[in-house]
Amino acid sequence: MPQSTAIHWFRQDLRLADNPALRAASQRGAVLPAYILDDSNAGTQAMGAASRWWLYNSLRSLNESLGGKLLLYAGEPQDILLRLAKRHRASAITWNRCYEPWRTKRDAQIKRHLKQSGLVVETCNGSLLWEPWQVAKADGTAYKVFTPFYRKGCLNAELPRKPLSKPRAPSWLEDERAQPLEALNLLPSALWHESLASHWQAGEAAAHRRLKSFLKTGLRHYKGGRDFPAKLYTSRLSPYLHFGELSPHQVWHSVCAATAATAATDQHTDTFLSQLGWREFSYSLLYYNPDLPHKNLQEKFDKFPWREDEAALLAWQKGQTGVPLIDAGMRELWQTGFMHNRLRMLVGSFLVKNLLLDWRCGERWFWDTLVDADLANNAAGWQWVAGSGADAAPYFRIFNPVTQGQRFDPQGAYIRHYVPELASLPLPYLYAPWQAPAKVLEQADIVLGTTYPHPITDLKTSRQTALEAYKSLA
DNA sequence: CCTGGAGTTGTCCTA
DNA sequence: TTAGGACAACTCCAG
Repeated sequence: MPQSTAIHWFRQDLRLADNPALRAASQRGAVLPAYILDDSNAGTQAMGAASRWWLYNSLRSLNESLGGKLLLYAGEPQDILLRLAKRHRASAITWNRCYEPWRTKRDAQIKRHLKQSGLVVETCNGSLLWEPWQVAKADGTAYKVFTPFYRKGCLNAELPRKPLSKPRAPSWLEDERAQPLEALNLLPSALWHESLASHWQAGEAAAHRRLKSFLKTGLRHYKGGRDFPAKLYTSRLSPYLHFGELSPHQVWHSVCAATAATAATDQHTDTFLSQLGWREFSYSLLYYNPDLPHKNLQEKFDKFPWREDEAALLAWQKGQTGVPLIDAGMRELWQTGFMHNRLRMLVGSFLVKNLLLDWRCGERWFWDTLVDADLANNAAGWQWVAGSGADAAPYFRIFNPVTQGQRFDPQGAYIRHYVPELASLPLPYLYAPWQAPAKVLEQADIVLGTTYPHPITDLKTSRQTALEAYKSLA
């Protein structure tokens, strides 16, 4: 049988195992494995700096597992794919679907165009457990509340497919027009990416190591332990899921398998799987509300009296608000490209409710600095925090970073780690140094306003102001 | 169409 | 010290 040639277009599926579109390509014959950096179609939603750092390393890793045969390009995918197909007489192109509105629009057009040129186009589901259009209420409309979405819509639907194995010994073809990785210009400033590199390893192999480690040490503490930022009980799989170095199917089934070996039903497992459900929910929200990243889901929020305050925003970004737990979270983000989930809620609540800054300011900063920056999750998360989402936090739920510190960082280990200038401040004051007696500050070598900032807002009065602002919307 | 129960993650005040 | 209620009302969802 004559072998034909297919292009597999890698996008958010930077893995070989459990990759339905890659398998489809390899079943047709020889494969041209291509990645295309497309900044122009992304517009304002082009990848942030931390994402680009991750992508650089992930592509390098993928290239290694392809024996150096990954084909890299930058530019307009439609032109690049068409020319590539012509040069190599490829008969088919495969890819796994993406769900960002700019990508679905672009991909639909590319698909039409390639088909008109006589190519077979095969698209697959490589990154969601359930397609957004398959999870709907009985009347066909989309869910707007998480719990019924997950319990009825997802758990009652077909079980996620079992992961596929790697394609067996495919032959990867080369292309003389492909560019070296360095030409994609992905790396941010050296100083910053060295800091990220000391915390993360990108790539498929590293993703599986992380998953294994979570199954071994995190999962059995997950339900309660995930709330304590000083503990390592969260999965930290989000960047791998975002870039598709790991599929949610692989995570889902390995978590279920690990649980089946120990107990029939397990609260830790259920809680963790529901977090995968939140990822699905965010994608559903984005799919049915393409404006989610920039438009309030609840229209009444369009007249919310957000403040403009560059200085406050800068202090928040740099972890210099004078509120230790908030600063710890923001510095974790800056140093590691990641932030513990509870801290994301807390710094979000602080930005939006205590500082009264527009949630989109926070969204933009997260977009640029998180290695797991994901359009759907980021937008849905910020709208949830701001209260402007469909299924959002009630407006009167305003986190108190002092109370939250006492509850979830009871030893102060997380704060001491990321705010070392407060490390010798004894416990009750560590959460609120402005309340410490002069003598205590002196003994800890702290001069407020010099070695550590005064708080940029009064928690109590700013809370009152926020309550009034939110009430004014009703 | 009507109805009732429910909705990820809190905080503060009062008795 | 601690437990319970207020904080609002609205929309979603399923029977």
